[in-house]
Amino acid sequence: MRAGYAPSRTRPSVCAMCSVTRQVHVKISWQFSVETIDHLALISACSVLTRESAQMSKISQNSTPGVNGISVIHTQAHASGLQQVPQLVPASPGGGGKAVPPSKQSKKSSPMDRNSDEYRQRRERNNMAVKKSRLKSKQKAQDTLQRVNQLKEENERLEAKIKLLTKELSVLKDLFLEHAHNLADNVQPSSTENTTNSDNAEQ
Amino acid sequence: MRAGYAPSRTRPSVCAMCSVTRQVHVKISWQFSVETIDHLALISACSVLTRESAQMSKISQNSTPGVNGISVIHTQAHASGLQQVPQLVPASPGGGGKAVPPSKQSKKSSPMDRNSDEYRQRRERNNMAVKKSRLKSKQKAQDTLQRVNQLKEENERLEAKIKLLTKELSVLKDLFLEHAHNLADNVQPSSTENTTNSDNAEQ
DNA sequence: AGAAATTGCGCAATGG
DNA sequence: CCCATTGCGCAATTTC
Repeated sequence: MRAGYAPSRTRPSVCAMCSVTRQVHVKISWQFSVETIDHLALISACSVLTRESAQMSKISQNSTPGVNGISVIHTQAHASGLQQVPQLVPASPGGGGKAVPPSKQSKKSSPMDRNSDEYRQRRERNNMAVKKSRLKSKQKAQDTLQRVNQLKEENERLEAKIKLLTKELSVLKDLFLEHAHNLADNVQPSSTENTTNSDNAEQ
Repeated sequence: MRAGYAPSRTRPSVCAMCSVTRQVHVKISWQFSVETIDHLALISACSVLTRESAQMSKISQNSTPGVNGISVIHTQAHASGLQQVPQLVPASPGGGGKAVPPSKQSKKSSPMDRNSDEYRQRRERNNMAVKKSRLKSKQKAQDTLQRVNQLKEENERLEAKIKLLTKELSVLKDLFLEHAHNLADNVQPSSTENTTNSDNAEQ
């Protein structure tokens, strides 16, 4: 009870392969490439393939790049080593002419003294956020780079496999050809260790 | 005159395929996978494959990630729209206590007045450089992302191809099996439209 | 409304 | 010395 393999019409007399090769040998220029195989009578022996092969022909659909979740590491060391910068407080701590154009400086009431506790806190928090964000960004870039290498390796693997499979198919093709030749020579399978020269069968 | 295909020892009597299947049919559990094929007598018919197959087994070598040259587009629009920033010149244009530690301020002579023409020029140039550099960086990142998608598509293509090839090999395997069965049944190729039941041959 | 996240930008230190 | 790169802080915007 072999599973798949189209059990339809099992001629008890001749095996599928023999019949196929018999048909094919007529035109020796047997192209056994991926694209031709499903056009050969050979395939008719396995109806399943036909459909799958057709399906295979249109898989060029790619969406959802697949963003990978990145867990940013919080370097939450409270120790904020901030002491190098000259504290460049622009100017006018209180007076606030502030070159900024005619923007309404009424944010709550005052131009938000750059000394105000609240301001400093906001700044600090933003600084942290910025640092965090940048770290994350960097991480992401790195991951992407890694992904590239990963995919490149995968690609090479697949290509090697394809090469191998192709080679195997080629070998089988040759076997089939030879079989076809032989069947052509001994039209009737006589068991005698014959003498029919197989050399001139080339043509 | 077929080119390749190991011309060594062409037994004129039986074709390679038949002899192979004859050998193989003994153990019906014929694994025709990529890895087993080259261990089968089948392969002995084509000595070439053996070597190539072996080679194939060790292609896990990856170097030179292939950095792709990126031509940064110089957005050299001279128009530098710099006018929003409040020009926040830190403080003390000339005095300059400057919180910076005891760094010797003797760079040429003066603490490099932030007004000095030369200073401003340097700053401007640096700003340009920074902008350029960042643009470049962004470009690179984008390219990398693109490369990922590219590779992903390539991968899918290759996988589809592998699937197809595998399917084809599977079909051929079945054909071979059937052939083997038939050869087993009619031990002597009698052309009679036999009655030998091929069903109990399953085991 | 508001806090965090992102982004553009300039400064300074540093690498080449 | 110049340009390129990088870390950092500020402020405007965006996102949630």
